[in-house]
Amino acid sequence: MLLSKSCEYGLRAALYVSMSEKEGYVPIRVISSDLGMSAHFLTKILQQLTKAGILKSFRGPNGGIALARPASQVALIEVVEAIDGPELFRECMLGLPGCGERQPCPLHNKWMIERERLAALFATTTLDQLADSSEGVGVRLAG
Amino acid sequence: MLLSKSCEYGLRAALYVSMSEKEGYVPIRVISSDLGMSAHFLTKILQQLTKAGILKSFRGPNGGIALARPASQVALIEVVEAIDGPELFRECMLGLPGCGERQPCPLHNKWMIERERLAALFATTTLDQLADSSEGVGVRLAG
DNA sequence: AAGATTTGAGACTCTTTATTCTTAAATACG
DNA sequence: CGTATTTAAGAATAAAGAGTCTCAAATCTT
Repeated sequence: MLLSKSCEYGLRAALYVSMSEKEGYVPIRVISSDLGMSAHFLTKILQQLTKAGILKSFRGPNGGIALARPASQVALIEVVEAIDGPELFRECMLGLPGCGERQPCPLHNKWMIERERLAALFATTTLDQLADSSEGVGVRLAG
Repeated sequence: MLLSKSCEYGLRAALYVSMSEKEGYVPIRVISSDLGMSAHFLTKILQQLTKAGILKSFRGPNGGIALARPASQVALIEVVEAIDGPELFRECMLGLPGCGERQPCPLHNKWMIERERLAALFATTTLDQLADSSEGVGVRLAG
C-alpha cells in the first residue's frame, strides 16, 4: 500500500475542503458524512493536519475546519508527510538502512528515478489544481 | 511503505539465491544468517514463493531452496505479487473502490502514469539483471 | 533402524495501524 | 448563566502485520 488509510482519508478531506464553495469553517461531521468516514476517526486525522499548519480549526457552533492557506499554496506532499511522514520519498525499496549512492542496493538506481518522480508529483501538485480539474467532470471523492 | 517487510525480505532472499555461485539448494538458515533475518520468519516468507512456483525446495541434509527457473526468467513483479498481492499495481491512490477511467478520482490520471511505470519496472526487471549489475561493485543485500 | 538436518504448517505472541468511545475545552446563542 | 455545538485529547478496542515457537514430514548419513 502506497499511502496509509489515514493518509488517504486526510487527502480526500483536504480536497473536499478545497472544493467547498462556502466561506468559513466546514464541520468535520459534514465532511465525514459526505465522504463516508467515521467522524471520530476523521477528526483525529485532521488534527494532524491542523498541527502541521495546513488546516485551521474553530470550535463551537459554526465551527469546523478550513484551509490555513489558499489551496493554491498547499502541495499534496505536505499532507502526506504530515500524516505518513517523509519515509516514502526517502526509503530504500528493499528496506536497507544506509542504502544510497555510496552503498546502493541492487534496485537503488531504478527505484530512485521513480521515487523522485513520485516526490515531484506530490510536491508540484496543489490542492487547487486537483480541485479545479475535478469540477463537474464526474470526478469523485467518495466511494 | 511501498512494499511490506515480508516482501522486502522475499526480494532480498530471491536476489541472494540468484547471486549464489554454487549449484544446488541453499539452506534458508544460511540466507537468513547472511542477510540478518530470522530463519523462522524467512522460512515462512519463502514458502509463499515456493507455492507461487518461483522457488523450489528440498528437505533434509543438503536441502534448502533454489530458483525454480533461471534467474533470467523471474521478473521482480512475480515476487512482489506472490507476497503482497497485485494491489500496488492496481489500486487507487486515494483508496476509492471503482476508481478508473469512468469514475476517476482527482489523482487518477497522474497516479496511473506513475503506477504503470512502477509496474513496468517490476515487470521488465529480472533477478539476473540485478544480480549481474551487483557483482563486485559494492552493492549489497544486507544491512 | 536411529539420529541429524532441513523445510512445512500452524499456533502463538508482539507491535503497529485502524477504529471507536469517553471526556474535556472552546464557542455561540438564547 | 445554561445549553447546544463542535473540536481536542487520550483511553480503549479491533484488526492486520511482523515475528517467534513447536511439532510434523522428508531426507541424508551412519
